Amino acid sequence: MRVHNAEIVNTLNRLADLLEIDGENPFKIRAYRNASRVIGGMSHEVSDWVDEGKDLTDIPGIGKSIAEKITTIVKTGKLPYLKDVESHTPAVLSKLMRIDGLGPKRVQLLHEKLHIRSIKDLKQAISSGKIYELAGFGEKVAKRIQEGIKHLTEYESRYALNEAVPIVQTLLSYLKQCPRVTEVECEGSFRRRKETVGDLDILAIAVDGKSVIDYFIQYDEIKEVISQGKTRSTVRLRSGIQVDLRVVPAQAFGSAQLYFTGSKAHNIAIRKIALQHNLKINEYGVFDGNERVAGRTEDEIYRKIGLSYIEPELREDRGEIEAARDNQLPKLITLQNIRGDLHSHTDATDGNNTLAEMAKAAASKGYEYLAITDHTQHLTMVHGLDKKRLLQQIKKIDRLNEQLNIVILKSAEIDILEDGSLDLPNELLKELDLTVCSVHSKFHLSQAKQTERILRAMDNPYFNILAHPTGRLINRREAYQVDMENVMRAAAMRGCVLELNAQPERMDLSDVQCKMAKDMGVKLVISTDAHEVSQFDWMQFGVYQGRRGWLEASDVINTLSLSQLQKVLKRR
DNA sequence: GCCGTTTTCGGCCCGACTGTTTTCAGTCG
Repeated sequence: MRVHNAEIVNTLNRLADLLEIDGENPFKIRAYRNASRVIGGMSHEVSDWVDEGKDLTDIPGIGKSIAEKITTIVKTGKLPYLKDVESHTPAVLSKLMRIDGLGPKRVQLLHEKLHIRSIKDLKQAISSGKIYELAGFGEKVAKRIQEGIKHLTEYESRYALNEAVPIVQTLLSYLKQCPRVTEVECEGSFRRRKETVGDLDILAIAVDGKSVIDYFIQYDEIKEVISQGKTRSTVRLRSGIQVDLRVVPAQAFGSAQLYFTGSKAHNIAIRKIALQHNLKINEYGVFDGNERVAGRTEDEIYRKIGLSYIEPELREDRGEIEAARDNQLPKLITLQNIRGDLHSHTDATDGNNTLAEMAKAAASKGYEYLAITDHTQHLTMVHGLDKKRLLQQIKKIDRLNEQLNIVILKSAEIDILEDGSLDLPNELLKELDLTVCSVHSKFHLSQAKQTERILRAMDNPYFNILAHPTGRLINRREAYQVDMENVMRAAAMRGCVLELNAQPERMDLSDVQCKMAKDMGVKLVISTDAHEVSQFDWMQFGVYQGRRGWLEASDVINTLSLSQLQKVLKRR
């Protein structure tokens, strides 16, 4: 039984929760959480490293003790130390920690004094009034816990980035109307362009914080005000999303941006570096003793501590700080670098617009080329193209190409069948400018079989692009089991390209996998998989994800001119 | 528990808001 990184991440996090409830040394707890985060951000399976006998303490944040525990987890699937902790602090208590308003201390008290071990117990303790017997538990706290329990089930999932965009836009335009606000921005994971955002962190510049907060809480989309002070406030919108507003003066804008953008791990890391320079960073600036020495811009702050400017998308403490120190940061890809889209559908299968409409829409974006990639026959439920219909489409494209100022590339999204063969014969594939190949069936094959299936498909000399390589749907479907490292190695050797699918619910590959591909020398393509003209706009989300994966224009083939692109697509 | 351009020991990011307190602990970001 192979132990995946996700399981190690979970185990270490649970352990940290329970130790925190136990009142253990906070720095020890941080060490576990930090190790968990580092492993979560790794592209390689730690279990492979253990099998290969590599030294896990080479991983930053992992020392002798945690390395031993991970090795135990990988080799036995269990961790006796965790069992040990659970014998006096039940595992379910870590669930209670997820309730808003409940931290380690209160959970500990609830468990010790009232023997509460579940949400049900907790509800009972509140309704019976027993909870008020505990020190520090008044009516407000009890109410907050009740609300917290409700929210736990109501708003569990995070929002896809594209869903957050209109919510942010409406809120920002409201805040901009506040006469005292001179600048307002959304920071946090939204600014880091994570594929999903949990809450919104809004930063406003104003001299008088209180008046801005007073204005903010009048916003008519607010469902409840959770907290409200002189410089910050937290509310929940009717949509369920939580919003934190922070107001700072203009001279602190950069430091507040930095602080509010995060990530938390990135902030901790740069504050540590500041300490090495005998400086202190907080949200109000960089301080040498009591003197503020920087703070107006982020750039100024990074330079003060010997780093070059780090783009928000990179701020995850996954090597960007070391790269900034060594002047080795990537020059990240931008939307302007994109010259075409290589994955789109028409009404010939499951798209909503005609071939001509799609082509014109792509041309109006300034693209040089667009690949039409309708589904193939195996996908019967969308009326996939057979040989005859594909040939008809090819002729149609020839005619259209004479009329339009964009080159339509002949292609198809070809099903990879269970045995690794492609859903159309090679004599037809050779008529195409490129192929986009994907797995649409048999998601539950074993990892070995799924990997073998894809490798076999790549053996076909007409195979160009592996579309949505893991098949995951955010919040809805797990990725199928596939050895991505193996797939990438094969792609690099064969000159195959991996897609970063920009559909907001796919975002497939992940940021970490993009970086892994780049590091392994695999070329990527960022494609929208548009099923109607408006979906070409999803390109921006793909670019964001690529930036989070450290991609530069040179890593992505649809930044190439048409003639350069055609060279890359010729595998033989 | 981790880590080292002061260090293998003694540090470990920093501040706002709330509630239940009589000066601060707990939680959150």
